[in-house]
Amino acid sequence: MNEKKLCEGCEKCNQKSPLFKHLSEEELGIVNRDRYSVRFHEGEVILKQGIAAKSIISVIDGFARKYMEGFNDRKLILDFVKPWQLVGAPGVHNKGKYSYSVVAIQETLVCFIDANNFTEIIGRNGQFAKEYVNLCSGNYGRSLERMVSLSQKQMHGRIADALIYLSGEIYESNKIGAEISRQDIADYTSMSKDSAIRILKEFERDRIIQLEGKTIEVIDGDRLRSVSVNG
Amino acid sequence: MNEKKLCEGCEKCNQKSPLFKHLSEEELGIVNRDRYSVRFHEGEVILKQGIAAKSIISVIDGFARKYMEGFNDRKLILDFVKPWQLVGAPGVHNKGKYSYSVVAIQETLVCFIDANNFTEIIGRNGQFAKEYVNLCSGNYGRSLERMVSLSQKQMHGRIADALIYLSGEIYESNKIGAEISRQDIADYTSMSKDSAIRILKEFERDRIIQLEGKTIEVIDGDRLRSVSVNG
DNA sequence: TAGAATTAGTGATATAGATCAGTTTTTGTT
DNA sequence: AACAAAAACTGATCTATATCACTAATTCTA
Repeated sequence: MNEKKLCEGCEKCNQKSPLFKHLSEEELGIVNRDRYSVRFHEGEVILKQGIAAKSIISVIDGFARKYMEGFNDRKLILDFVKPWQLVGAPGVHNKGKYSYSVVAIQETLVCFIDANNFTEIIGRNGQFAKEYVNLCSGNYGRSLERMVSLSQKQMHGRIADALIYLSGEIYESNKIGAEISRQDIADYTSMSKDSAIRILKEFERDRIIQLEGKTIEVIDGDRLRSVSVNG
Repeated sequence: MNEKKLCEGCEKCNQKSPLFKHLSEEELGIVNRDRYSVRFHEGEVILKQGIAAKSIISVIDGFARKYMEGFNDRKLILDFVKPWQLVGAPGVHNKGKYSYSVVAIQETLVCFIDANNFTEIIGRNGQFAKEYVNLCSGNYGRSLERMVSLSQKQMHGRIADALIYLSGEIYESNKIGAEISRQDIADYTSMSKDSAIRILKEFERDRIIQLEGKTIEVIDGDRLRSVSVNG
């Protein structure tokens, strides 16, 4: 039995969520209508690629992996997902099916927001619409940059990009946690696990990073940025 | 001297453009304020990656190539651009700089719409906002699919994808025109020109396509789709 | 706490695809 | 029509990266 409270109520969350905090009471009422939260355990599928996209999902607490299921059982990790990130687009506004899967890496609490209620707010609140367009554009822009990285850089550059992303955006620290496996890094950089491990070990020999078990510490960020742009 | 009329006036265009045709008179007035059109010759840069993104550009007539400038002078072609497509996002809503370049393949007439006026409409007309979010989501969704294709498929599959895209979406015909060079196909599929040519010749030997000078005719679409998914 | 099952790590080999060094064909220019 | 310049094409290397076949170290679980 799960004794933990699912969430502290929408009021708390809506204050913290950067996108929702400027909505009126009435508009929040619309967003919160039919809204429900679910706690997922490690390894559980929060959202499955190809399923009808009926909800925008707001991550309240925990950590998850967002990836596309590609060819020959290969995955391409798009993002690691932290609290207050919204997932569900572009499928919700587009094909009607989710474009990717999201799986919990740790115990993760998420909130399901009805897609129709969400788009109603886009139509009602112009400021919200503009901010949401900015958010979607940020996602699109980042995907374009990754497209170039994945298709034009070779392994050293791609691993450098992954480490810069993980330490800069996800952990906001030099230390990348043990939750991130070598396979995750391989799936994020679109290479074999063996190759990913090899490059990481090479970076360690070159004193760019320090490996301690599964954790990775970036000790020379400048070198890493240099490898990212110059191969 | 260019004797051709630049355009037939915004009224005509706004009727034809799928996104603008539902705007009110007043809203069209806002979109059309500060709007101007320019005719570009073959090879001319319509929009340059990295430049401050002050306009959304609507293509009225002609044909262009939209690409990212990557590493070691390599290009990654994102799209070929036909009339009524809007370019400028995500830079306009995001970094404030264009994320890609657009270059005319043929004589191309485009219309520059002020970015502030455009976003004003997003804030004013909820229906327009929703449609624009759908449009942006479509772009994002397609970029995710290309990310998987480019990073997981090998050359045969990627060339098949390019031919399916060109004949299906761009030419809407079995015949792909001579405007598309072998280098374009290489830049779209992220491989060397030599490799692209080799695969095309192989497809010709296998009677999947017919090469006549620079034009490419798809003669076995089923085989092409099969190569796209099964390598 | 022993044994099973993952995950990390490593050298040897295989291969998809790039690069190079041409020839041929097409396109553009005086 | 003749020349120059740019594409298209092709075979022979070369190389980045995958795959394979392991061992070593963790982490699960009974």
